[in-house]
Amino acid sequence: MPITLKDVANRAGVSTSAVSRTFTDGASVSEKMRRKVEKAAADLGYSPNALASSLTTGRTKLIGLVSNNFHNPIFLEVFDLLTRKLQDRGLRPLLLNLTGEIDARTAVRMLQQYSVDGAIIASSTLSPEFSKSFRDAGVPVVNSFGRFSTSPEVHVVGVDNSECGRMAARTLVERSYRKVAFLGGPEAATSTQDRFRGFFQELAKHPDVAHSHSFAEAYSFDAGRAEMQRLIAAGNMAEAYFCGDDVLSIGALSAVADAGLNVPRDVGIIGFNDMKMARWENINLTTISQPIDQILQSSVDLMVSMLEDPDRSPEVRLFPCKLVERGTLRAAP
Amino acid sequence: MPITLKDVANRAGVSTSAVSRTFTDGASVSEKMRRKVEKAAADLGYSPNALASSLTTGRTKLIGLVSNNFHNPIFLEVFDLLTRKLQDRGLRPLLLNLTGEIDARTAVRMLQQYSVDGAIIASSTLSPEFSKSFRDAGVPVVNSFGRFSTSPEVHVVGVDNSECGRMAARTLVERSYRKVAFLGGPEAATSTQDRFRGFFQELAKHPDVAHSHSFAEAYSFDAGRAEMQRLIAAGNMAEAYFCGDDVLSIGALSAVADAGLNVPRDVGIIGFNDMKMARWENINLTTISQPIDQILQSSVDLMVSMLEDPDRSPEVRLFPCKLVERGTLRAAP
DNA sequence: GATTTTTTTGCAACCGGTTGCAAAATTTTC
DNA sequence: GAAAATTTTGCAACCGGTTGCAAAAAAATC
Repeated sequence: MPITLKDVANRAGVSTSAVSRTFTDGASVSEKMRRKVEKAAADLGYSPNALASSLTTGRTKLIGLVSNNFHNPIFLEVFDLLTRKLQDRGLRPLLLNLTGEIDARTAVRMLQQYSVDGAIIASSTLSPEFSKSFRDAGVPVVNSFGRFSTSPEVHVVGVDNSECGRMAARTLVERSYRKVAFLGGPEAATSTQDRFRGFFQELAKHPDVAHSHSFAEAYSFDAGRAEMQRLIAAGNMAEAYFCGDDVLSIGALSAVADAGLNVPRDVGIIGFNDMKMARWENINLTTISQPIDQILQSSVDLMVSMLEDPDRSPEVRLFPCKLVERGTLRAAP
Repeated sequence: MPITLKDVANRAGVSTSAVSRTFTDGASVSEKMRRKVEKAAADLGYSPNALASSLTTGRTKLIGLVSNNFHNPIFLEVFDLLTRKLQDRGLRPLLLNLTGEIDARTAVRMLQQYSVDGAIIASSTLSPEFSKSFRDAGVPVVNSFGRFSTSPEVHVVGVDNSECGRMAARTLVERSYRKVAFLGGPEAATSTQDRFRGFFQELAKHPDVAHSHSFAEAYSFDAGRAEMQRLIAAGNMAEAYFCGDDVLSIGALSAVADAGLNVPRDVGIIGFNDMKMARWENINLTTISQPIDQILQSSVDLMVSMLEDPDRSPEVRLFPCKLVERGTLRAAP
């Protein structure tokens, strides 16, 4: 049913090679031929079959977009930006939802069957091993928001989460909080571990600051709220909390409000991510932002350059996170 | 580099057809042959190239997932559910982000180049004409959350938005609000138009209830807040507002709170969608929910049955919306 | 205008599979 | 155990393109 190369060739009275070449840039075709073919193609409404051509060129322009983060609102932004940036480069995102237990091997196969040119793994919770199985399968991979290492095995683009943890600690200390706590997301997430480490590294420099920590069960409003309720009920509250994520923070804030406590007077909260909601006037969360747009732009750029040179050695690109001052932390003295 | 059918055939010492057949269910292969081939395939780590086979079978198992709604948190849920449901059926979602001005023709071509087996258009704002261009191009299409018509040209799965509008009006009237208003999203969205129509249809039955309407510039917190601020500043407020969407409602709520008004005492708000956030204790929004999971399940089912029978005549599947009682409307008398 | 150089074009093989058909192998029937 | 019926297998063409190579056409050179 759909129009093929051959149909166009017939109508234009030329060989299929000629048609193929007019649709391949850089190929040798005379102006006259090009016009003839284009006319025929337009008449017929032909558009080349990308999949068929991939068979010989070895390029599908399909990029696997893999994530397990379909619950965090920040990822709506990630998907929006990532898909658009890929589209702008003529690449097509093939989505792979890792929610549920899909192991790395299966995931790799699911993408390999479709001969993706590469994969962008957008997740701050998947382990580096996951990305490695893609690389081992020969699939160029960029891990966005992932954990980096100093001798990277795959490209990693994101922020230095332990530096973010340090930044949070520094901020709280500067505001003269003397009893602080870490309220993290699930302990298994690499991002949580790293921020945890950074946070307490920094605090180690301030022996006068008391500290404690706990972990919520998920990166969600409910989990943040539940954990904060537990903390409140247990008594012995900290003066300020560094939460693993904005959604968690907002849950915590709601528990705090319910307990009749005032933010920032009675308790301070600092979040992470600076998602859209953090800016909402009725939330107004002080938080640490990561430059999502830059991270994704860089991820896509890196992917494109890997398509050109598959042997490019793995690179780590870190962007600075920054404090976004709003209303949930008391001012610096 | 990757293992091909031929490699497996060589290693197993059989023809390529034999290998192909062991990987095609329903094909005729003896047990002995199957074992031999499977052994060789396992040794080599072979997995068939879905794209190559699509060339002869005419099936890619690729489903275009097209949307322009990358800003509404409800769509994170939509993407999560939709991608998982597709994956469960062995289908792969190819994402097409319509944000920015991509016209229908281009969109169709972008998917046609990849020979998608079908397209799910998940949007409540795209016009029915958009879906039609897919159908006209011979691409099976399901429009989820779309506007339906009694003589549908494409499959539509969703809710009856004008009934939702009526439900909102009935609810407000029952609660003895006597001066109500519609605070819609962008007027161009079909869903807004339909809810608008239903809302005022119902109100027409109650001449004693005063009404008015206005439209926010987008389906966003900021737009809802700005519009409500405008309304407050203009004076002459309604007693209750039906907002086009939960995000809009939350924006409106924040403006109301800033103005020192109490909800639901001074003003009532009823939203639409029942997104996760509406349930949050610090928002606690009374709203109308649409059964997203059912809608998407039905969309995928419909898509699957269309792949089996492309000539299936277009169908409309509507699910009831329902009132979710929370704290932003006063109780029934 | 003939010769050489350069560009354009078509042929045919190939990419990684599938499938109709007929030959080969196996099973069933008598 | 031979003949007939059935199943399994391989051959070769095909899906919709691309591309190396050589022939044909056009352009440049003398």
